[in-house]
Amino acid sequence: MLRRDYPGLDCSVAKALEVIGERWSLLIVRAVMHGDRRFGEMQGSLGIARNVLSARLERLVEEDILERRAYQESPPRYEYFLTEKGLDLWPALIALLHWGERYSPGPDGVRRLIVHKECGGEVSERGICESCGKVLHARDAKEVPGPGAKAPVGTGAAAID
Amino acid sequence: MLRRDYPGLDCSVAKALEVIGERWSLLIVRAVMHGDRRFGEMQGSLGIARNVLSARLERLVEEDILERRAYQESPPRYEYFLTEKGLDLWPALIALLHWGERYSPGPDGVRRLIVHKECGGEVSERGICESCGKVLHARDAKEVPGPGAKAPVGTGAAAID
DNA sequence: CGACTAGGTTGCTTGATGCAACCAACTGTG
DNA sequence: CACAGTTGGTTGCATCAAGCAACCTAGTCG
Repeated sequence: MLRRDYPGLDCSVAKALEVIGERWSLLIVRAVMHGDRRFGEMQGSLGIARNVLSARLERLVEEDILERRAYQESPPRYEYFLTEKGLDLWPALIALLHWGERYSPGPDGVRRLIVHKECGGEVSERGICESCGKVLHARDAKEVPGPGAKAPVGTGAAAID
Repeated sequence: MLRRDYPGLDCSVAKALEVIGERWSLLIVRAVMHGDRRFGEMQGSLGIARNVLSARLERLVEEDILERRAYQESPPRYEYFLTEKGLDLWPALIALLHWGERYSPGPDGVRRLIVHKECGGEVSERGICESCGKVLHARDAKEVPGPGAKAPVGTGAAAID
């Protein structure tokens, strides 16, 4: 995006997009939810340019969507974790994921399945467990490979805390 | 965005963003849901550059998210309506709207309220009526001004059919 | 010592965006 | 009838962001 803001728009969707609407931003959030924590992991799994990844991570940390924690000093090395604000993007990501799955399906079916950790039920477009009916949040769900998966699904443990 | 696609990413969120992730795209969809149907209306309410709006509308029609219908001939004049595919973006928009409202609130509170047409109940982040508990879709809801609204809320009648 | 790893930064090229001007075909006004 | 206004664009140009490759730093491994 050229300018990332939408000046003059009195609209909450626009406000949200000013923060996570730039190219790659939402995919980075998704990658961290998916279990990627480190610069190199994200760069590899997304295929994003390194300078752009660097800029996006910096901004996402600034916006309090990600938190950067050192896991060693000298040389300083960092991992990125989702904050509550970042985790709250989960319903939007779930909705987009279902929309993408419905209208741009993989050739062999569902790429990834989001399931309720507790009961194993599938998570609906609305982030609700289709098995037990509970309204779920990011921490209640995990990712498992679907029939159309091409790449390994990673740790499945979201980088939450 | 530079290139609008995310080559090599086997991810439904990425597939969705290839279609509606470009700057302005989602805001155009939102404007049409909000009641804007014509080029000039959207240009005015969004403040988008005309050439960019032209390009986005063309692409959204191509992607079967909007439908262009002539409302007069000579000179040809068109209105844009949401298809089912476009209406299915409603849950994602609702989730983003709530996230934006929560983390970038207007100074005077909620800008717009989404309510269930049938019973007047507020619509939750998950697109569920908080009054009657029904799982709603785009056609079931309408927009009303909230306490923090600055601009008039338009017709409230979404450009659906 | 040299290679390798992790996490970047820097420079350059390319492409998308914002802006203003222009155009075409009517419509309304004096 | 002339002329301004409306609608829905298109075109050209300047600017800013994305993609790519090369480089850097500080440590570890063999």
